[in-house]
Amino acid sequence: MRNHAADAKVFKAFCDENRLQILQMLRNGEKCACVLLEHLQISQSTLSHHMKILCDSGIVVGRKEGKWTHYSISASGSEYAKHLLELLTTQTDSAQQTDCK
Amino acid sequence: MRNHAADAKVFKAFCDENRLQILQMLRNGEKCACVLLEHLQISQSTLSHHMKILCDSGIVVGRKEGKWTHYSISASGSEYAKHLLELLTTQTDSAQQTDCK
DNA sequence: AATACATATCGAAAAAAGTCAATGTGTAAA
DNA sequence: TTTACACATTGACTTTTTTCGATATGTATT
Repeated sequence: MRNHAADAKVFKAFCDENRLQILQMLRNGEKCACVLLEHLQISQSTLSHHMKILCDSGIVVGRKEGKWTHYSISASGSEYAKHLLELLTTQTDSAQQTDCK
Repeated sequence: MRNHAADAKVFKAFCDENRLQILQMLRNGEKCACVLLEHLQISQSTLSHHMKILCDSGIVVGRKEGKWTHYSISASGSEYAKHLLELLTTQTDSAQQTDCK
């Protein structure tokens, strides 16, 4: 039996336009928050909020280095999301139509 | 250049616990709304709202038959979501670290 | 030790999403 | 042509999410 709340959390990473824009940027390689911020029309605290959601979902990982935090797409997190998507949308072996009551 | 709003819409299907529970049920085969409703702790109007979001995302399709609407997971919609997920999480060929400002 | 910088956290406001009861619409049976 | 049923839509309310400015925290430089 799946934990729907935990599963939903993974996909929340992809449910916001700003987060998709962030992911788009990270596809080109690791970026620190200050660089991401330069390309977005949001405040620093809002960016920090989105990065937290992205990291909590497992799709992004942060690497602290001195004053900076470098973010990148997590290969394992992405694979897990794909696995989950497969799981959620694939018919079961015994799939059949259910009669109305 | 991707349409982030449209992409986000696809993944919203997977961002709510009730919708994940609905998908879980549909994995076992096509179900009409009344059957889904029997297994959920939500009102009929709320279910209708969720089915609209699921259908709008392309993950679910509805088939009207007399008084009933039979819902099922769309194979093509699911494939599209997988394709999108791949697109959003895969590094580009030229991926590289970007220096801080 | 003082300052500057990068990022996180807090608290409040605004926007979006989820929820329900009531009502509307379309279909079939009586 | 009533009546009953299945589902959609509306409007109001609640909850969650997004957003920002202000402030805190940690790190490096002067």
